Amino acid sequence: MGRAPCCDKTKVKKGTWSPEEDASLKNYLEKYGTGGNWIALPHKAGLRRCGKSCRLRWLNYLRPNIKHGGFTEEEDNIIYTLYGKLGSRWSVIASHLQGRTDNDVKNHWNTKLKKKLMTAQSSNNISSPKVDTIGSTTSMHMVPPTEARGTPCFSSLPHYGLNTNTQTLIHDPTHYPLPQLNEVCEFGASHVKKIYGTQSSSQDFTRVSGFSSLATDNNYVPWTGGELGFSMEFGSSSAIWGQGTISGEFGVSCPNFVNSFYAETKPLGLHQSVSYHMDY
DNA sequence: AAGCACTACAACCGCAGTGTC
DNA sequence: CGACACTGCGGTTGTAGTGCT
Repeated sequence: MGRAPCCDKTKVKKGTWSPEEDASLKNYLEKYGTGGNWIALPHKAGLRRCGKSCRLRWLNYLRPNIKHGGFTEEEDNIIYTLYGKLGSRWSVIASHLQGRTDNDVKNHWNTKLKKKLMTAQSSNNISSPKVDTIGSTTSMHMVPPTEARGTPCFSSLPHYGLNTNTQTLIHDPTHYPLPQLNEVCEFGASHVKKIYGTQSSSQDFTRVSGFSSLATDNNYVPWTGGELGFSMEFGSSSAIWGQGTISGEFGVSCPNFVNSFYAETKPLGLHQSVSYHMDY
């Protein structure tokens, strides 16, 4: 048995809200609040709308102190930074911006910031492979830092293959094994260390050997598996390369999204093999 | 002036998490 | 403890507005 629909779709109005509907909803909520039940609210407020629709309209538009459009450069920077750290957790990102909603931030990212970022990256004279996946439900994006782009290591990386169908650069752990540590050092990374074994929490990022130290604040690395690869620092940025099996997710802190690697996998299944995507 | 393309934003949909019975 | 109801979230789609030809 499937889930019962939240409302009768044939009886509710859809589409753009009229000023009258806005006024009805606003008046009702200012008088009575939600009553802890959005589903029953439209009927009480005399609206032919789905409760979810009412909730969205209130939260994204009618609620007091909501700002629309006109994102400042400072807000853009906060979004870049938090997106680098958190990914598309729009509600969390929005909570750092006064008067902004998750929908607003999401739209702003999709319509402006993402394009701005891509323009900035393409102006660094780099070809534009797209994200791809090789027999895996895991995805990983890597955005190389400015200081590493265009260096010989990226232009002649032997461990990557080009998918001629999709024109995407791919990393196949079987046919193109991870580079050796000394090769990775040639990537322009200031600090490189090899990571082994099982990572279980953000605090447990210590089973490593290699060079120097890498700040792991804000990194969350719950995974299991064998030898994983390397973590690297590029100036103020950091990156992780991995190989093996992963369950859970891992992300990389990006102090400055534009100038950093970004790596992420999503928890879509257990013991996924990892594929690598150069996304720049 | 009409038609088309593009952009920005609003709104919807489906799913996951959580609470309640 | 399972079923259901409700909320919140992120991805996607729809639509109005604007600019260009």
